[in-house]
Amino acid sequence: MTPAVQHGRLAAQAAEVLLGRIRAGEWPLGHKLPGETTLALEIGVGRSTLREAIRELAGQGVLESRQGSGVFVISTDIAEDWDVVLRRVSIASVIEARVAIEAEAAALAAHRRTPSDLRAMRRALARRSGTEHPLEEFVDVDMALHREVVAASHNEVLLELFDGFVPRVRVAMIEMLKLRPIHDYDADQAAHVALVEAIAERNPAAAAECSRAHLTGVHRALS
Amino acid sequence: MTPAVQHGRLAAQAAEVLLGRIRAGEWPLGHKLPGETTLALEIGVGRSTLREAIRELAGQGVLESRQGSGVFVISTDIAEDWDVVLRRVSIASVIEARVAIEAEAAALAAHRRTPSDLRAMRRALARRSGTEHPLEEFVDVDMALHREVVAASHNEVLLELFDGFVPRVRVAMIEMLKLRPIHDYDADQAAHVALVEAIAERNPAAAAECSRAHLTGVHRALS
DNA sequence: AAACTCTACACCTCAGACAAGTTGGGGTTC
DNA sequence: GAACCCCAACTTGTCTGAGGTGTAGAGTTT
Repeated sequence: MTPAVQHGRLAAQAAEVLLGRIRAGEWPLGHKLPGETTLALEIGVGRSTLREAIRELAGQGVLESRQGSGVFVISTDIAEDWDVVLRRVSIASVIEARVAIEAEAAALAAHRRTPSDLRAMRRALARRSGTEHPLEEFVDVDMALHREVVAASHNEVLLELFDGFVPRVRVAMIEMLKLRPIHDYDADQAAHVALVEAIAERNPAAAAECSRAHLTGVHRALS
Repeated sequence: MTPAVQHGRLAAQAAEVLLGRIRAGEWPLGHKLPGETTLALEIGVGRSTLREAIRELAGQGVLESRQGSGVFVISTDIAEDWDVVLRRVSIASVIEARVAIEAEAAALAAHRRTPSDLRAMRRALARRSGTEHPLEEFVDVDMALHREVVAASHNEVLLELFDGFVPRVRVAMIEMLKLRPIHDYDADQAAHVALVEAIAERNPAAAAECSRAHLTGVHRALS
């Protein structure tokens, strides 16, 4: 266990070893770690290096060191980062969550969109219609349009969730389009126009349906 | 500015100074900091101390050091925690996001629920029907039932999102029920039974509608 | 102009020394 | 015997100097 494969900084490796042993329950919440000199000898690094590892975990909120007293465990695990969660799960799960967020956001946007929101969405739509985009840029302008829709819902939580999904979805979309380019570009663009129009006409049901239909297609393509 | 009041560890002070100067825009996103020796001399601490300060900020995701190249700014500010975001926004936004998540999860659950999922949901339903619960406990068993529904969707992202909402929603629900207790308890329980039954009968549309209707009621009560 | 080599400089690690703070035991006093 | 004080041992905090390792750009060659 902990094969100690040497990749990269020693201090980072030491931090990983420590975190592993903490997670394994060797030092429970609130308990004190052995002294720096002891631990350094045990792990096989210099004291300064071990101290840097401790500082790194302190920065992550796992450890706290008190001068003269010791180093203590103040949190058993790192608040798992969204990026980490999203990298771990399947892209299908992410798209399903996206459907949930965006369909609801589209419906809310149909209620709440301001003229300014509408202008922003139509601007993004126009940028998306340009056919000369290289692949990555196309994905970016597409995501930008979807973001404008969520922003028009005027719900900060939904927007925050959407932004959390963007990096993962972006990579997956680019991969997918490399293998299988959009065969009917006009229909794809028309679906987006329909979505924006439904929001413009203040038709929540239609907006949600447009969003759901489009993303279900993406879901199928990615699975 | 930055009066350098000496309270506590020097490394922590150095980290604060660095973060302050990063936030002030002295070194923009992606830029390189001056060398360790230069910075240590400038701030007035030893090299090891400065290195520990850098490690601390690296643990917080602000800096990244690359051997042979330098130390770089990779994030202007500390990743804002979900708890912080949710505390800041209105409860209405959170409930709207909850509608999005739970309605979709209910529909997926109607497709994917296993017999074991169903047993768990019915167990939670039975616990919820007990009328002798004190207020906080009632909210907890209610949330537990809702969680079982989301879990039955077998979508890790949706479940993770739901769990993120729980603390904020729990507090708000308790506050709300203190002021305005449920006047028709039987109807409330019946709505939950209907939701579980729709999932049991593999009826996605009905399940989503039950969930949406119930949560919209909560939304109204809380706003 | 492109490819290669090499050097200066960056961060990385270690060891040792001393400073500053905490803890607990032993002695003293009441 | 109980409360108090003092100090010694141990902890983390800081600094310095020495080498190691990796990167990037200048200079050279082709």
